[in-house]
Amino acid sequence: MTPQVTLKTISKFTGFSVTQVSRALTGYSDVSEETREKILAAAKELGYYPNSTARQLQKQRTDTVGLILPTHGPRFSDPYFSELIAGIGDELTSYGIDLLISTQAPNPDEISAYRRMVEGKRVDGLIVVRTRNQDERIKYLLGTSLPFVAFGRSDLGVDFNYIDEDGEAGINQLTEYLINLGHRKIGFISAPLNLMFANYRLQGYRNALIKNNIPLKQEYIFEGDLTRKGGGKGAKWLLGLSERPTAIIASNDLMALSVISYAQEIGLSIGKDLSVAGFDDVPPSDIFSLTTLRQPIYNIGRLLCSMLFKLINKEDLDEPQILLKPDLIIRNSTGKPLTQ
Amino acid sequence: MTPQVTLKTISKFTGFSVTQVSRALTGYSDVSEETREKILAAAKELGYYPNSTARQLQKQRTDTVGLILPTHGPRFSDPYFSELIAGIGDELTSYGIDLLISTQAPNPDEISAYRRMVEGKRVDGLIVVRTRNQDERIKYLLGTSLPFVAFGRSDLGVDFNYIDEDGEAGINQLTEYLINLGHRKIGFISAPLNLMFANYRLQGYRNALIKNNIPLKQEYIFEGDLTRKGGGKGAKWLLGLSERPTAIIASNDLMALSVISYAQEIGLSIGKDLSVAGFDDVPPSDIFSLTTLRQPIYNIGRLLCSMLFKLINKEDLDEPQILLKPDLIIRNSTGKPLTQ
DNA sequence: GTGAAAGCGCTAACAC
DNA sequence: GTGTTAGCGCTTTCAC
Repeated sequence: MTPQVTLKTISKFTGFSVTQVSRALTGYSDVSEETREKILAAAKELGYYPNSTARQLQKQRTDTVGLILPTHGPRFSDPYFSELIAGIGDELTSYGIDLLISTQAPNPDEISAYRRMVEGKRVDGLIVVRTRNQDERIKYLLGTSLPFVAFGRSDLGVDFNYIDEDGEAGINQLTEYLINLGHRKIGFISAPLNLMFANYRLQGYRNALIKNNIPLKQEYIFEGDLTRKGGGKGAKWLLGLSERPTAIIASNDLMALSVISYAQEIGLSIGKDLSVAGFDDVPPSDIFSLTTLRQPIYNIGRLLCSMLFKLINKEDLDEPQILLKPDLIIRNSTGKPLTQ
Repeated sequence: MTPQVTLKTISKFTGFSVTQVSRALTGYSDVSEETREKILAAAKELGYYPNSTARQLQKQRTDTVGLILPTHGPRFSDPYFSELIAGIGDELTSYGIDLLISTQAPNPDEISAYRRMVEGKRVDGLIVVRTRNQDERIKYLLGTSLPFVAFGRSDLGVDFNYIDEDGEAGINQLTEYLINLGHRKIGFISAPLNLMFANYRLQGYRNALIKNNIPLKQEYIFEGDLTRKGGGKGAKWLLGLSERPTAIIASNDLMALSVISYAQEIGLSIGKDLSVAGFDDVPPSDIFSLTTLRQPIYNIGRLLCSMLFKLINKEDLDEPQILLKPDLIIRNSTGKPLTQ
C-alpha cells in the first residue's frame, strides 16, 4: 500500500503551505506563475490525486446521483434498464458525475434505502424510476430538500419534475390502428396496475374502444407482470376464451413476444390469425417484426440527468414536466383480421 | 433546507460530549445504559442520520464498489448487463455496500475513469467486466493496491481474481452436438476478437471441428459485434456463400436471433433447413426456442461481489479463480441437417 | 463511563 | 501572492 499523496505531502515537498498548494491545483485565486508550475510539477512527480471524500465533506457536495433499482431477484433482464442506465451514465459522465446504484425490492424496506442515500448525504440528487400509485418514494422525497426527477408521473396530485412517455396516447393510437384494420375483439395484457404507466396504457386502450363503440369486456384484460412468463399466461388466458380475440396488445415487448410464441405453438399465424403488438421496441422486437410503440429510453435517461443536473445547480428548468409521445412502429405482427 | 443534524446537535441537546454520543450511537465501548438510552432517544427525536462522507473520510473506507460499464452509446440493450447489475446490486445490498457506476467507451480515456475511482479513493474495490486482450484495465489495477475482481480471464499471464464461464468447453460441446446431428458445414459468428471471451468461444468451435476431422474454412467465420445488426450481417454473409452452412453458431443470443430472422426472411425453416444456436440464454431466447448455452449471469454477479467483499476485508478466497461450465440448452432451433 | 484533543484531506475566510 | 486558522462531521487515541 503506497502511502497516500496528499496536499500535505506536496506542501512539505515544495515548501509552500497546504493552502497554496490547494489553490495552485484547483486553479483558484492568484497564484504566481512560478509557484503554480513548481507545485504542478511536484504533484505530477509525486502522483497526486485529490481525495474525493475529503473534497466532498468540505464542499458538501458529492458529485454523485443516486438510483435505486426496484429489482426482484434474478431474471431481471428487461433490456429497458440496461438502456436507461446507459443513457443516464453517459450523460452523467459528461458532467463528471457518478451514479450510485442500489437495488431494492419494492417492499417496506425500500424507503430505508432512500433514507440511507438522502440523509446519509451520499448523493446530490436522485432519480426515481417506474413510479407507482400513491408512490411512497415521491412522498418521501418531496419532504426532503433533495433534488430529484422521476421517470413517470404520479397520482399524488403534487408538483415535481418528471419525464414520462404518453402511454395513453400511444396505446390509444395503436388500438385505433387495430380497430381501423377491422379488429373488434382486442385483448390487452396489462402491466401490474400498481405501476403508474400501466394505468395510462390501459386507459389508452379503453378510450379507443369506447370512442369506437366497442364494448369493453373485462375478460379481455389480463394483468401480467412484464415478464416472459406473465406474457405466456396472458396469452393462454386470452386465446382460451370462447370469443377469442383477433388481436392482442401487451404492455411491453417481452410479454408480446411471449404471446407470439404461444400463439405459434397452438398453430396460429401471426399477423393473420392473430395480430400482436407490444410497447418499448427493445432490440429483439424488430427481429421478430413486432408492431410496437418505441420509447427512446436511452434519451430519456440522458434527459432525466440533464434536468437533474440543472436542479442540483439551482437552475430553472425550461420544462419541468415532459411528456413524450411514443412512435408507433408498424411491422408484420399486425394485420387485418381474417374473420370480420 | 433543514439544518443538518450532526453529532454536535445531539451533544448540545443532551449535554454529553460529541465523543460519547458517537460511542452510544455506534454501539462501541462502554457507555452506561442510561446514557445510551438518552442519546438514542435524542437522536431519534432530532432525526439524526450519520453523514456517510464524514464517516468515510475518517474510516478511510467508502463502503462502495465501482463498476465502469463499457458503453457504446444508445442501443446498449444487451439484457446481459441488466442481469449482471441486478446480481451485483442484490449481493452488495446484503452487505450494506453501494455500487458506483460510471460509463465509459473503451477508448484511451477509459483508464482515467478508473483512475478517478481508484486514486480519488471513491471505492473500496472494483469489478471489471468483459476482459479484453492485453487488458489495460487489469494492468493498471494490478499496479494499484485496490482489490478487484474480473468477469473474464486475461492473456496477460498474471495472477488475479476472476470468474469466467468456460466458453471454450461450452461452444465445444455445442459444436460437437451439431456434428453428431450430422452437420459438417457449420458457420460461426464471433464476438469482437479483442474480447477475451470471443477467443475462447471461437477456440471451442475450432477444436471441435479439428477433433472431428472437419476442415476449418476461414469463410465460415464471421466477426460480429454482438448486436442485432452484426448478427444480420453475419447471417447474410454465411447464407450467401456458395457452400452454404447447414448450421450457424453465434457468440451471443442477440446475434443468433438475428440469424433466425434473416433465415426465415429468405425462406429457410429453422431447425430444418438451418440450425441456429447462440450463447447466454437471455429471456427472449426461450420464446423463440433457441438452442443456446446458459450462463448464470445473475449468480455470477453475486459471486463476483462475494469474492470482492472478502478481498476488501482481507479474507482469503477459497477459489480465487472460478471457471463455470455453461449448460447446453437444446431447443428446436437445431436439428439434423436435411442434406447430408 | 466520560470528555478533551487530534486528525482524516480538503477548502475558505481572513490576515498580511 | 502567500500563510495562518478554522472547520466540514466523524472516529479514535489518551487521559481522568
